[in-house]
Parts: sequence; C-alpha cells; structure tokens
Amino acid sequence: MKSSIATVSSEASKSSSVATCAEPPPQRERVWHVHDYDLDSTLDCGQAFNWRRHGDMWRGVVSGRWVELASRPNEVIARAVESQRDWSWLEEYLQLRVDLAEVFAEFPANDPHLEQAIKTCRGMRLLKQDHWECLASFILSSTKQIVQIQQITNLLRSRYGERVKVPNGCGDTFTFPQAEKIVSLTETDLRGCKMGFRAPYLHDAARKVASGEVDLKRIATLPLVDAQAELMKINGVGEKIAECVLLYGYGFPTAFPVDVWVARALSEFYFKGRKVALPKLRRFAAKHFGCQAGYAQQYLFQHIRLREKRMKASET
DNA sequence: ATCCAGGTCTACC
DNA sequence: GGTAGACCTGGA
Repeated sequence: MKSSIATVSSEASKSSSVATCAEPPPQRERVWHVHDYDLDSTLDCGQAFNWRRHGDMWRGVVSGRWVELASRPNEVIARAVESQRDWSWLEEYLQLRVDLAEVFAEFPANDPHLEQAIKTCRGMRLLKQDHWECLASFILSSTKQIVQIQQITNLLRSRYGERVKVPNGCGDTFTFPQAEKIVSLTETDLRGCKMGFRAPYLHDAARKVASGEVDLKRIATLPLVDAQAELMKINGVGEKIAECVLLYGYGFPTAFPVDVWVARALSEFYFKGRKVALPKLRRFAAKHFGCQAGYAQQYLFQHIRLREKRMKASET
C-alpha cells in the first residue's frame, strides 16, 4: 500500500516538473496540487456510493474507468489502469478546479452553525457525478441507510454492469448499469438486488430515460425549477431526490436537498429545536443560504451526521 | 421483538 | 399548503 503511493507520487511529480509547457505524455498516474481538498470527507459524505477504502486509498469507477485515489497535504493523486492523455474526466468529477474560499465567501455572514460545520470537515467538495448513475442511486436511497444503498448499488453493478479493467490483484469491478440495461430487466430481477418497493421506481426511471421521455442531457440547460420538474416526471422522484441529482450530478449551486438530517439540523439551528414542516424549511433555506446553498447543505449534513456518530460512539 | 433508515405516493383535511 | 399510512428489507 505505502510503496504504491510512493511510486505514484514520484513518477507523477517527475513528469509534471519536466513537462511544463508541452502537453504531458500519457501517464497512468497523475498528481494535482490542490488547496482545501479533503478527499476522505468528499468521498465519504453520502453524495456518492461507489467508493471503497483500501488502506489510505479509495477505489472506484469514474466514466467507465477504474481509478484509485489518494491524498497528501495539498495533493490529490490518481492512478488508472491504462495511460491517460486526458484526465479531464476525473478533474471534472472531483471538481478539482473549484476554489473553496470563493464558495465560503458566498455563505451568509455571521452564521455560527455554518462556521462550526466548516470546522468539522473543511475541504469537503461536491462532486459532479454521472447523471444517470446519480439519479438511479438516489431513487434507491429513500429510507435506506447509506451502507444499504451501497449494498444495493453493488449488487446492481456486479449483476448487470459491465466489467472494467483493473490492475492485477484487484477484485472484480463493474460499471453502473445503463438505463437501457435496467429497462430490459424485470421487477423480480430488480427486487433480487434488495431494493424492495423502489424496484418499479427504478424501472420507470430507466424507461423514461432510455426512451428520451426524460432527457438527462437537456436538463443541464434548464433553469433549476424546470430541471427539477423534469426529473419529477419520474415516479419515485420527489423534491428531495430531484435536488440531490441536481446538486451532485449537475452541479446546480442552489439545489438544496432537505432530508431527515438536514431537516433536523435546520430545525435545531434556525428554529430553536421546534419541529418545522418540510415546505417551510425549504422556503427558509432558499432565502437564507444564498447562491452556494448546495455547499451549505452538504456541510450542515456532514456536521450533524458526524456529531451523531460521535455521540453514539461515546454511548457504547 | 419492534423500530427505524438520505422518501414518495396517495388520500384527505 | 399541510399531515397520516403504506411500502421492501435488514440491522440495531
């Protein structure tokens, strides 16, 4: 494990110091210099379900390619199976060009709860995931714990995804099955992946996406409210799941999914602990958090979830 | 054992 | 606009 990291960084830094102006040669490894990038928080904050930790590293599939990620102070390091001339697929996914300070600067001033949230996981980023995979994953997320969502999506991948190339010794790895593949499956097939009542929802989504009735590409060009309405044409996609897809898949900066955790955080922090109805929480959030509300949401979510974890840990 | 988990749909006020 | 019950399944 350790030696693998060392190999990765030495090769990659060599190449980047030599090739400053010319296009860098294709490489299996790549290092990015980053500021305020917390890879662990980013991959483990509940926005994506396909990352597995192996020692200090994370393994997953992005744009159909197996990739291994590691981080060191001010660096993110990636290793692929085959040499890559163009790493933009991963830069885009990891949002490596985003300046977090600019994001935080848009947060409401004098909000101690948000400040506290930033302290607990500074460097956490929003990813930009594949539209379909993100949509399907969050359809499967309703009233499920994150580990169970991972279990369901893993079953879907291993049974119906396509095998991807991996380095020797790494276990079988699969892409997330395309909508066209899901359409061809029966509800029994899907329920076999332990998704329960979500099976017809996923199938409806696959049918509408594969047929073009819901055009995932076009959604990127729409205003937020229209984009949300388009996603909600799918049975099983309500406001919350739609906002998740718009935030984690499309990067709409003001998308603000309100789940049970965020609802809890908002009630506690901004309504003195009173139980407040969901629509009212949504209206408050839209007004209070500004043009980077999506980031604010993710920091509040992670903040309250980690606090809960710590409390549970100290009880036992 | 009973409850609950990144919600949504339906029915009803 | 806002609230209750049902819905699969597995883990605490």
